[in-house]
Amino acid sequence: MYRNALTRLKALNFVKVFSDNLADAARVTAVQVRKDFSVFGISGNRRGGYLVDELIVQISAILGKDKVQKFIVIGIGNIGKALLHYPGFKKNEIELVAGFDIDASKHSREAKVPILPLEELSDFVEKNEIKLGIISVPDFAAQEVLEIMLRLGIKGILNFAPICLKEPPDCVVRNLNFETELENIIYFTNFAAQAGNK
Amino acid sequence: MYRNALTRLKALNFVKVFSDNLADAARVTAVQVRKDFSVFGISGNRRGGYLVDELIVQISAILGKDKVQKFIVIGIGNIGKALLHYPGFKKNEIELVAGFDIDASKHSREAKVPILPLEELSDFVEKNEIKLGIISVPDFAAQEVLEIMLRLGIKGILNFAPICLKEPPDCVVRNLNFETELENIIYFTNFAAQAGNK
DNA sequence: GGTTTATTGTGAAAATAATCACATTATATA
DNA sequence: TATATAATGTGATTATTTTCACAATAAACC
Repeated sequence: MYRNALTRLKALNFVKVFSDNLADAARVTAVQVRKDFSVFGISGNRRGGYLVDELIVQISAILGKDKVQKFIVIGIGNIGKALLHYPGFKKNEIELVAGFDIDASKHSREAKVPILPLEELSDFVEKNEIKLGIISVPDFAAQEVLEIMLRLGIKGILNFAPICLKEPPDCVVRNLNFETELENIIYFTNFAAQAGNK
Repeated sequence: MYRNALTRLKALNFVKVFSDNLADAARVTAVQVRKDFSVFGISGNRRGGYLVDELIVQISAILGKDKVQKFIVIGIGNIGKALLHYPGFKKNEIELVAGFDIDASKHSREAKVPILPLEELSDFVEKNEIKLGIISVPDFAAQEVLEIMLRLGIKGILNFAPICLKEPPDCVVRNLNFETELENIIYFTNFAAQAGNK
């Protein structure tokens, strides 16, 4: 989030930035920003804040921006499709290199990002040394897809299927569930807000 | 997440469930489950665990499932479109009732979920008493859209624009950023995992 | 060049969250 | 009916996270 804010500030020709600015941009406190930076050994200048360019470089390194990070997408439904067309990834060194689906009507080998049959997953992952993937299949298929991906040596997965996948050893799995997100909004809007909490 | 797991278990004809089961399903500990429940005054039976049906009712109440929760979607790009077609909401008492976009080519008044020009937002929100919304516009438009929504009395917002919106008083805003999610995976896969942490 | 000022960086303190340990109790069993 | 067992529920403890308080210091100003 800091990096995101920083690129935005850079576009506005900012040269220096203070923890206070980043705090605003990332909805945290200024001390939080500095503590976070100190964890990664990032330091600024006592009175001059931080140099935007330098900060971007340092945070980029932490986030693996030194090379393009290739993801595959399993399941080309609504979400899978939207992700493949999402414009924000390319400029951030994230590339969705292929989609996979069991439904033949969705295959298109010639598309800019090809959509391939699931049978080719294994070969593709091996040839292209894919380590990262996105699961966007229906809930009932998610666990099986996860296991296939693990067998192929995938090391990091973002799961959009509305089921909480268990994190296996040797692989990072992060679950993202739209319903849960909306329910969170609903809860805090209808109830917690009334009670005066945040 | 508990509710999600519970409906799944109910479909499998489970009548009782133990904190241990829910812990597995939600990737937390059994004590965590019980502590969470105790916050909301949900109690089970000291040897028989919890009754699935009862639990679903109780958690549903917390999540506002007693009535359909109506959302509008501002910005019908990749994500907006995907959300409108997302099948999981209806059965969970969440309804996306309309989309809005400035681009006339996207309007379609007759669609199952109509997509309307932004000029009609104000009327629509008032007539239909909308309190919840989703922002899925490009980053540069997000802040303005937020302010429009606030003026119309929207009380809860899920923001997909890749910019961290500041939470105003009287309105819950939750930011969801796909890039950040993927960067999280990248970080924990490439670096933290190596270092042996989790 | 000296003084003021604004900012960083960080130990210490406070707040929050997770885990432990175990008393309690409903069910199953003999 | 008595006993053993397997679960919940929670106070106490531990761990983690956030905030506070302030020393250190670089820049700005006189």
